[in-house]
Amino acid sequence: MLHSAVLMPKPTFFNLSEKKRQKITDLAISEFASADYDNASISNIVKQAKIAKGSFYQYFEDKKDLYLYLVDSASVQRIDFIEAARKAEKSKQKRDFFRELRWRFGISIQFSLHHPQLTQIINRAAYSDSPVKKEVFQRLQAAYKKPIHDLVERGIANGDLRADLDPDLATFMILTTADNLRYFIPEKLEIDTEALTESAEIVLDMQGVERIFDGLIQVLERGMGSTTA
Amino acid sequence: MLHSAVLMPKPTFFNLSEKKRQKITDLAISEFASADYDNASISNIVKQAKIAKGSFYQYFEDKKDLYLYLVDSASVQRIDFIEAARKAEKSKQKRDFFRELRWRFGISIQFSLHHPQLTQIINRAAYSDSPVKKEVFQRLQAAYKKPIHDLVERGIANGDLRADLDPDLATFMILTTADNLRYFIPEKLEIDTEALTESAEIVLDMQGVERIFDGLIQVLERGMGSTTA
DNA sequence: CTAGAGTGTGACCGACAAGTCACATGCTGC
DNA sequence: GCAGCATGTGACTTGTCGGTCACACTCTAG
Repeated sequence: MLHSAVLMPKPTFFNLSEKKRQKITDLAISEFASADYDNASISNIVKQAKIAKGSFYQYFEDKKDLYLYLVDSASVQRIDFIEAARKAEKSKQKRDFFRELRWRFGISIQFSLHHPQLTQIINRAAYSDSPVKKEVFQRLQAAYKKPIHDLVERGIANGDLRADLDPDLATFMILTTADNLRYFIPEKLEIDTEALTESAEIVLDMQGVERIFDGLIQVLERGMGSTTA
Repeated sequence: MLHSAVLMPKPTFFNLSEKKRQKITDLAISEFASADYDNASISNIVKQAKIAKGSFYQYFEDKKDLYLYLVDSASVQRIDFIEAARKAEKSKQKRDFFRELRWRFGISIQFSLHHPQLTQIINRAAYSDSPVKKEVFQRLQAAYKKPIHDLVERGIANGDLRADLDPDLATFMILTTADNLRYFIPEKLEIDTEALTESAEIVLDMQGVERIFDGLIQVLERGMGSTTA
């Protein structure tokens, strides 16, 4: 995803002062987080950013260019966030498959609480229509899927998971469930969905979330775990 | 969902000859199946149907009106399809929870193969942006969720499912997994996704599908099933 | 034959979008 | 001070949309 793509905008964009560039980026994120590709409006972004339409097109080739930049950048930030969290961990002890999985669920939630708009962009990218939907979907899908798939393979290899488990199927179930937790958690904990996508500061009933994770991991562990363990 | 809503269009629409009404409906379905709410174009529908723009607005209040009609009608057709399949069954013997679940997975696939456009509309309705997204999402969600939730409750009551299982969580996992099978199956069986949403006649590797169901049900059964059974 | 309700029509309107371009401004090296 | 390049500008073009409306047609009741 990242390697070749990360800086799609024109060089002029990166010549801008940090402040101006950040302002434009922030407003663009906000726009694409609150509306899907078609409804997000360049006109609106430039109005808010108080720059001329023409200037915008000095920075970006076109709407797609900006969009891909935002999706990539959101995706990279997510990966960095997870990396950072992993490095920040004290205990070096390895977790077994399901403890590791649980940890990842937790981190995902953390990211979406800290960066609701980036999360929104990523979520939209995968499902809402856009001229580049297919490509973006596959990129994101691969980026999300690979780590889990690897984890599953390792889990099978080291006996945490049943040997006869289909790794593709297991990966699918885990990813799908994790991804849709964003609908289930607010519903179960009776939280206003609107608020989650806007404010950066949400107090979540962490105990409630933990309980959901417990239930989830329990089902997955019984369902996929090796019986000898 | 159905009760009050099913016939949103104006009476004039139902005064139309069966043929004309069907033509308009079919073209509208096709339009809203191939584009999301915003990109679906009334202008395009009337052009294809060879009726005047003004005529369209004699039949429907506005774009939302048509859209809600289509979503409702797709939803009703899905329910009818399942009902019909159930009635067509010879054996009256009751299935246990997981056999019942498996049967429902199968029927869902059948419906999406027989009515790819209706399926597309329903899928879009739940996730893509529209002025009535929230309402539609909740309606559909409820319509899908309730039957499964009931099934789960019964499963727990009769001992097919663990007594300590959270019914909401179980329902969520089942629904989410079932819903996303539409991504997994084509990927796993290496089928062109495009084709699935267009043609009505697709030959699916049913053995492959059965194998996926087997794996899925196995995980769910071990994960949620009562250990005594 | 005619009055008038119901139906059909498509040019038209206002809104808004993405993207362009001729021109203005600022900035640097000479 | 000035040539010339990079950057900034916003009115403008082109396109599409949802929705309207003054008018035409049709068909039935009297």
